[in-house]
Amino acid sequence: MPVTIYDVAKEAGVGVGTVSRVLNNNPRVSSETRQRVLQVIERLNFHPSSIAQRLSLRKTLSIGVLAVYFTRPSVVERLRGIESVIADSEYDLMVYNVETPSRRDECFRSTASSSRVDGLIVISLAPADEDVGRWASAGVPVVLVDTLHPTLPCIIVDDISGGYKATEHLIKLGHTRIGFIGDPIHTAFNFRSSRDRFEGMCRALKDHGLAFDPAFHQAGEHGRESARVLTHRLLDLDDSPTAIFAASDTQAFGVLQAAKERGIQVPQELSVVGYDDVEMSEYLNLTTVHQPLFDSGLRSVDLLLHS
Amino acid sequence: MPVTIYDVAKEAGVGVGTVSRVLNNNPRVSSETRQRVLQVIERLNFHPSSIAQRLSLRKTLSIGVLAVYFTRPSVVERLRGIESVIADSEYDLMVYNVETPSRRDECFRSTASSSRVDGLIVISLAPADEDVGRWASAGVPVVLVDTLHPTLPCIIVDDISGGYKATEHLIKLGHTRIGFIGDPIHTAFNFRSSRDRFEGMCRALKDHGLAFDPAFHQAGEHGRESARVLTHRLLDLDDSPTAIFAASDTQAFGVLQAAKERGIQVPQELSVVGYDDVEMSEYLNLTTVHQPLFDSGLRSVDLLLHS
DNA sequence: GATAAACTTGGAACCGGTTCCACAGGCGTC
DNA sequence: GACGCCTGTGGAACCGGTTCCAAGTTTATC
Repeated sequence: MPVTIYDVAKEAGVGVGTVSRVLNNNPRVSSETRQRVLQVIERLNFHPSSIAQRLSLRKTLSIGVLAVYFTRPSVVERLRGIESVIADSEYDLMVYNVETPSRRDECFRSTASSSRVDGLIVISLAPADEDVGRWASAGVPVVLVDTLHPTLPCIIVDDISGGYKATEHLIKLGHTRIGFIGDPIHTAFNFRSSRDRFEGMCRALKDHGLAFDPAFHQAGEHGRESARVLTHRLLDLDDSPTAIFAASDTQAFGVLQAAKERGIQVPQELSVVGYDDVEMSEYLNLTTVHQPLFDSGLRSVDLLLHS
Repeated sequence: MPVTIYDVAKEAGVGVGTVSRVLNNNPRVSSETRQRVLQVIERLNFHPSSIAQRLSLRKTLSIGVLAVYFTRPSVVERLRGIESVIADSEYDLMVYNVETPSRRDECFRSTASSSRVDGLIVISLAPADEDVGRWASAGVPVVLVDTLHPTLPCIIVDDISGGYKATEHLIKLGHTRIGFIGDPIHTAFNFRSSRDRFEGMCRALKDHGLAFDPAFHQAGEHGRESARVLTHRLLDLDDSPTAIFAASDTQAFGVLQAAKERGIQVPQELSVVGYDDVEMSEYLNLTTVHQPLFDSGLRSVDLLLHS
């Protein structure tokens, strides 16, 4: 049986209100009484029940993070940014990992029931209007990271412009036949980053008067192995590309692997550009588009807490 | 003002006890009453306050995970194992990331205050007897992963035997001059894995009648860059090693990088063995010691919940 | 038809905090 | 000495569930 505030009050010969005031540094307690209460707290090794506080304050004192595939390097880095802010706050961090649409829906729903989280950060998952409505009526503030919704605060980086820059880089190197490796157009989670990066690529090509061969667009399940296979498909083409833009570093690694398997020198015979700037890219001398991942995590919490 | 169980009771013309019984699928409710209550719940869009439940049940319904450097690939993989079990349970997952000793102590302390978590998984951090005592007196069950304590359930893989096997592999390839790259002997968190792997290496050498040159032991801050520098130091030696065992894959990548910088072919001129079998190892053709990381996460939750 | 047993149900007490209200006592003012 | 103000304090009410006990109703048993 744990020590409660009533035990402390009785032992110190004061009322529970006074003990509560001492706990919360309320100045309306004489320093003499405060000392006595503090001594009893110390002696009984009293710790206030955080659950009881939450009920009484009507706050859960926790922030939820809903992430897809939270083991992906880019997500991990965002999580780290989020955690670093929450660690310094009074909040706890609850993590929900999503790998299937049904799990996503379950998480969307459960975080909207009252008193689960005081705020929610959703990474890379696009909520439906219905979900947004539920959060709104439950009074749960939500911040989106790497997704958009017209009525919610969002933190995104401009993937179109990122794709544009990556492509422009390749064009300036003299390439005219540039391949693309990305996620499927329609994924279970309707990810937009790969699509937008491709969109940026198309705009860059157009702006530089280059045509895009549809056969140069290869999409498949996100991952290194899939990208490796797709790269072979690209390189098997008659007029195969001399440069490849991959929608993520992970996929770019697959491109590098395929090139190695064919004995193709990178970058002498094939230029490769990735996206995300994950830690391993530098190691592999991969040209890549940097994203402020850690920072996006930081800012999402700021947005949630100070608005 | 959210809908409470009292609102539902009044609206359905029953007592709160009955509503509670309906919510908890207690069979002692007539199916007629149950129907009526369920309809009201639906109509009012009632969701029971999870905080109030927790207070009443005297359970926090959450499991804490305390991890050092939770962005390291090996830790992420363990986290994924943990999350996969918790997602299917009634519990929430709270993550605490530790990057400094003071943060560690704060986390150790706060998780021991009553009513923060129903159970705790500690990854790679060695708690002091004092911490263990606090958890015990607070009644918080704790499972250790990748650390040891005599009075707590622990999930570890035998790093000594892993180091032994890695070294034996190199010896069988004909190597006699084998270098080691690992973490400092004394780290802020007193990690043992690197030490144990080195210990296994020494035993293997001894068992095969090989001497170990102390200069072949290079230790430095965990990370690729540091390992790269240390490798150059090893290869600068007069009788430099023909094989290197790195205490982690991350460090092995640093070894590979240094070799490349010197134009040394791996594995023709230098054999390298890593540890962890992280995803990138396969890609880089790195020989490595596999650890059941995901599985260790799984099992830690099992141990926590079913014992 | 009386009694026991089984089934439903209402509601008070409880979980352990916070907060508001009432009140006591000390002090200054006229 | 009456009045008002300020400080410090106790304790009831509340947050929103669960659970236990008592009581009412129905069914079974003889």
